[in-house]
Parts: sequence; C-alpha cells; structure tokens
Amino acid sequence: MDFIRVFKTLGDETRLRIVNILLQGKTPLCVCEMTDVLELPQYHISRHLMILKTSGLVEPERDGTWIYYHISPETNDCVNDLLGVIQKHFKKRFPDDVKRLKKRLSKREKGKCVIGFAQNDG
Amino acid sequence: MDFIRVFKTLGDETRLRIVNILLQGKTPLCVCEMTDVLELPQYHISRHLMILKTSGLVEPERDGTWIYYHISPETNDCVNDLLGVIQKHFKKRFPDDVKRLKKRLSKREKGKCVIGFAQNDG
DNA sequence: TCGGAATATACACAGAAATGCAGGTACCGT
DNA sequence: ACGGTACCTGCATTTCTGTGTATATTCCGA
Repeated sequence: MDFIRVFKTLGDETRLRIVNILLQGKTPLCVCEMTDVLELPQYHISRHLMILKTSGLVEPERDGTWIYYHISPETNDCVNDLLGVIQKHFKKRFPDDVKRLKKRLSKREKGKCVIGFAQNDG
Repeated sequence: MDFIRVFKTLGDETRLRIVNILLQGKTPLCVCEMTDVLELPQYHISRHLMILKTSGLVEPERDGTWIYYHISPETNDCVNDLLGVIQKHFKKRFPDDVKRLKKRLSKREKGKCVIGFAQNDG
C-alpha cells in the first residue's frame, strides 16, 4: 500500500466526497447513485472512482448493469485510521451530500438501485 | 482550514517525512537539521516547508540565524486526528529518518542547533 | 440479435505542481 | 560596515492532474 498515493488520492474534493458518502451510507453505492448525490457528470464520477480503485481505497462489484462500489475492506491499520478520521469529521463537512444520499437511498427497492441518474428530483 | 488542501499537502513524500520527524522528534527543528535528517537539498526543504506553512500545518519561529519549525498547535480536531494517524503509523514507515533525527538531535547544545548542514557524518 | 441503459475510457488541452539552478535576503560576529 | 552562515525565492523546465467531449464497452430484456 502506497501511503503517499493514498494521501494524494484523498487530496481532491470529488474523491473525498465519494469516500465520505461511502462511509456515511454504510452501504455500497452504484455510480448513478453517486452521480445524483454529488451532482456531477457521470464520467467525472467514473474517472475518480478509477483513481480511488487504483489507490486501493474502493472496490467495484458488478450486479447486472449496475456496478456497486464499496470501501475496500481490511486494507491496513493506517488507512483504516485515516478513513476513520474522514468518517468522523466529514459528515458535517458535506451535509448536503449526506442529505441527498439518504433521499436517494430511500428510493431503493430490496436494497438495490432501480433507477438511473438525474431522476432524484421531487 | 481547507481540508482538501491539507490532504493534497500531505500527498508528497518530502512533506510527509517533514511532518513525521516533527511529530516523532517532539521538538521544533531548524532547516539545517531537517536538511541533514532527510538528506535533501536545503532549497528543497525550504520550499516544502513553505507549502506546509501555507496549508497551516507548520509554523516558523526565528532564533537568530536559525529558523525552527514546529507543528501548528491546536489547529482543529480533524487535522489533529490526521496528524495523530501519521504520528502513530509513520515512525516505522521512515525508520532511517527517525534514526538520523535522534543522532542529529544529540548534537544540540542546550536544546539548540549549533552546527550547519552536511556535517552529520561521523 | 437489437436497442437501451449503466458505466468506462481515449484524446486533447489547460492549469497545477515539482525540480534544479542561481541568486537574493536576514541575521550574526567582528 | 563587512563577510559568513542560515534560509528563502524567481525563473525556466518538465511532469502530473483535472476536465470536457465524444465514443466505447458491458449487460439486460424483448
């Protein structure tokens, strides 16, 4: 595990927000959910997810057309502690994200995303 | 305090090593001491110290010709926790730095640096 | 097998950041 | 006032990073 790479990876607002909602939501999220929650273009999310994946921070899991990302389990103590800091402090740092996250998750059926993006209004 | 800036700042090996020896040494360090401990050009250290200072992570304190840098006291909870993680995990990450740090600090007189750089051999 | 939905990526470009060099500033002792 | 020591910084160069557009890939259902 390359720690410098981890810090570098977390030194970007989009990626911090992604990690934050993954930690706060306590459930894997698909790309369209993150796209809606963070209100950013899909390609933008995808790209940053790739960077997070390369750094070993998240892992994808395919479920049909959807791909759910979750925080990599059991990386190592240092990264776990780092993520702990983010989980502890960033909830109130991006409150709107957390709000939209809850709203979006409430639209799941049987714990799965059943809609695409740009449909979380109303 | 700009957290993204803090992560970005820590996403560099030189700066992580600087922060690490400041934390491990538990004492402010002057530039020539850091230069010797990290075995890098002096201008390289100075430049990264400037970046650390801009991010609010360290503060300088002049003592004659020498300038001692220390971790900024009481920044905020989040940064403190982050630094805690570094202090806890990076000691064994850069063991040679810690070794050279102890050696260099042992050459102080009355708690102050009394030599320049590139003289820590022997 | 064909269309559509979800996700990923190649390319081009602009801005940021790291580096080496050289020279500059600040302070001290004499 | 002057020389030496510790430290800082402007400049040019290179490399890295983020972004937008457009397109490609993968999967599903009919």
